[in-house]
Amino acid sequence: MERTKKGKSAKNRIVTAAWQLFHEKGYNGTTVDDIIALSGTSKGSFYYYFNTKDELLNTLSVILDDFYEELESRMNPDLNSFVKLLNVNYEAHKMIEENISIDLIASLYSTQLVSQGQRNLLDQNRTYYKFITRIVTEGQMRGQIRNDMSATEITKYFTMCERALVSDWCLSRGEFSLSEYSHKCMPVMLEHFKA
Amino acid sequence: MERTKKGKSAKNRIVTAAWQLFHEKGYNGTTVDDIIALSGTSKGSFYYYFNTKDELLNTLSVILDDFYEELESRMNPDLNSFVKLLNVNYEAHKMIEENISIDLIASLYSTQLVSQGQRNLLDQNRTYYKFITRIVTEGQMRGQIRNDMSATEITKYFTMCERALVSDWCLSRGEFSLSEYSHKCMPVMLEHFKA
Amino acid sequence: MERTKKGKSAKNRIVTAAWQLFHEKGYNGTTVDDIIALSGTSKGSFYYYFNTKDELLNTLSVILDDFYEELESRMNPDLNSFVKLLNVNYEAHKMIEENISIDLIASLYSTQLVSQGQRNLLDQNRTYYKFITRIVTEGQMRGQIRNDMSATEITKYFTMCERALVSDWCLSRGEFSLSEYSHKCMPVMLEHFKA
Amino acid sequence: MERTKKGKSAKNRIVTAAWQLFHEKGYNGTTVDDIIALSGTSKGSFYYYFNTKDELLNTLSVILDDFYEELESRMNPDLNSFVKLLNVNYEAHKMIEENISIDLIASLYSTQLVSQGQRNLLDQNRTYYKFITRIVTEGQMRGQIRNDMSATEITKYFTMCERALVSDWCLSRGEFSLSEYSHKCMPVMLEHFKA
DNA sequence: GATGAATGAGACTTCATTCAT
DNA sequence: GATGAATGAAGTCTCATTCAT
Repeated sequence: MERTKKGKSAKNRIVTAAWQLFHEKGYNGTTVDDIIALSGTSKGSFYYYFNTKDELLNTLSVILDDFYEELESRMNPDLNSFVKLLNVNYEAHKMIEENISIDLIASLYSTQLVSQGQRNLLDQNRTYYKFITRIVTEGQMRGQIRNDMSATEITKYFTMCERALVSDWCLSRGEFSLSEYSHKCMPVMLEHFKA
Repeated sequence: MERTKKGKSAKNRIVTAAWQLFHEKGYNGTTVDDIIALSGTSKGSFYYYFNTKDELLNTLSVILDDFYEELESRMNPDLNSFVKLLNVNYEAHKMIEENISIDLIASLYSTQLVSQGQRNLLDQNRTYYKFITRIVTEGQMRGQIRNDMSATEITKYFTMCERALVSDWCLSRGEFSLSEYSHKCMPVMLEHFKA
Repeated sequence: MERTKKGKSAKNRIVTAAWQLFHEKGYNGTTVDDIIALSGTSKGSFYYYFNTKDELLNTLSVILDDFYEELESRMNPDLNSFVKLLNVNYEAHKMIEENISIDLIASLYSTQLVSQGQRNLLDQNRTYYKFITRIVTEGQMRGQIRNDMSATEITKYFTMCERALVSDWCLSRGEFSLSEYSHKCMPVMLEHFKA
Repeated sequence: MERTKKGKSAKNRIVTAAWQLFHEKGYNGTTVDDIIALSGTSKGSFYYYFNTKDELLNTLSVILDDFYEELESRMNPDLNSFVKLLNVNYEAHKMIEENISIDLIASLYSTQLVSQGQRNLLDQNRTYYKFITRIVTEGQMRGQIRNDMSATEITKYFTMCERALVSDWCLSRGEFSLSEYSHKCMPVMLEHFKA
């Protein structure tokens, strides 16, 4: 019992400290030493819980997935599925814009592009992918989304579009509003799939 | 002018050596020491011409722009402008797929996302951007591309789509063919702009 | 204590390698890369143990202090204290002349003059200073050394004289014998303190 | 004619700028680039007039020699020669302490210890050496300074003592007053030579 | 599970100095 | 005499990561 509690608190302390520092100093600006100093743990513990520093960044997808879970629960199920997709995109990008530092997202994308490990951004098992696939399937059954491509394919396309928008937002260093630009572009990008 | 010969040869030797090594060992696998050893120059010279190793990667856009210049010259000017855009995309992505290592493109994107310096990927003065804008403008005048958005906006959108495809190709580590996937997706992504 | 073996061996390997190289190629002729290559360690380790290359040079005082310790043990305690001082000087300068390269001593003095760090040459806690002070105090008690200045002051003066001789020996690039010249000058310089 | 004038002004501008910067930022803190920037000359010119940066530092001895020349002219010739020596020492060290940054003197000594070039500090042709030798010779003839050592030897000894004091002052980073300490020590160091 | 000393790798800096024009 | 682009040589820094205890 005490092992679990202690273990949890150690890992938790690391994650909490890390995210606090990431927000303050950015991902690359935060060193593992900073993290263990603030969390009151040690190098050894850090690498006991995480194989690499990058892995910490991956916990970002957990945060995002929590958001999607919450979003699904408060969404009107009867809404047109195509509109749902646009809504989901808008809400998510608004959240990212408002709550997550652009530097962190940029670091996440940058890291995933060159890392050897798993690439969460494309992990099909994420709540995110399942959520989008559900909407697409539903839309196809309801006749609100085109049927001539598989739900999986459409989901892949949709998520690529979202990554494109986020990626360009990062590249431009936030010179434009992510949610506004998504609001304008997504309908264009998805036009083809409207039934 | 009189110093061009020498100056060029020093900087050129570095760039040439760098790209040779990048192809052999990848970007991260190539050290600055490797580059100066192969080019027969020195750290001093390297950092005299480039502020960081990343800056070398930016010379990739020069290579690409050379390609676009050549592509434009061999393109049939009478082709439908919308089709031209699709062609340009296909040819470029085929070239990237065939001639440039995926690791290099991934490194370029990764670096540009977090670097402090200029971000060539978005530099509107590149031959690439001018070339695309020219086609779009021409298409609008010919009535082959929609008129309700400015040529600049459409170009921005087009290039974002291309980046999206390349980026996802990198993220998936080349599990699919970039040119094939682009061939399939671009018409969908651009559908809205066909007049 | 349990880590002593390993820790010592790493730092020790560096120090040993460094001094071997210093003797072979001189201080300035020895690069940090040479040192880590010979010691089989790394830049990281080097700068983990020493803040700068200069700091290594400071370990010379350890060597000297070892000598003084040994010298004290083999000295006849009943000898007149004033003579003792002259003896210590002569023996030390003979040892320096015979065993330590003039280039190393010159580098040590040169470095200490402009370095920001601690200046071992003047560190009052060195065995050397304590040893000299002991002789002076003893001499004062025995009535062999004048009493009208504190032992500390006399020690300071004595050591300055020694530094002067070594320094001039270095400046003249060993054109004269350090021990011979000291043998001639020290009695003159210390004359005032003979009781 | 214009060549001479221009040449002189170029070299002069370099020297003036250098010393201004040496006082502001210290010798090591001043780069050749700084000097040519302030003097409005060029790298090429700098190395046309000076073989190395160190050579600039040597111009310090010119400044000192000017001082000694001036000092000799305002000294009472009838003064006891032994006292003269003490006076010269005191006046010189007071001047150094008041007008020349300790960092510069330290750099001069440091550089001379390891430089390959000429070592002005020991250059017997300097006004300084000649001046001191003159006083010693005069004192020996007058019976005020001992005769059992050559004037050259005594001069060498005297100058070593002065260097010792300056050197220790630099090593201690000016923790004591150079002129005060010299005032106290020189009589002791020279005691032997008083006739 | 926890620790932190030690390591490895390589980027980057700094400047004095050289040399072709 | 003058210029400054180019060079060479090392020193230094930064960190993520490993491993023996």
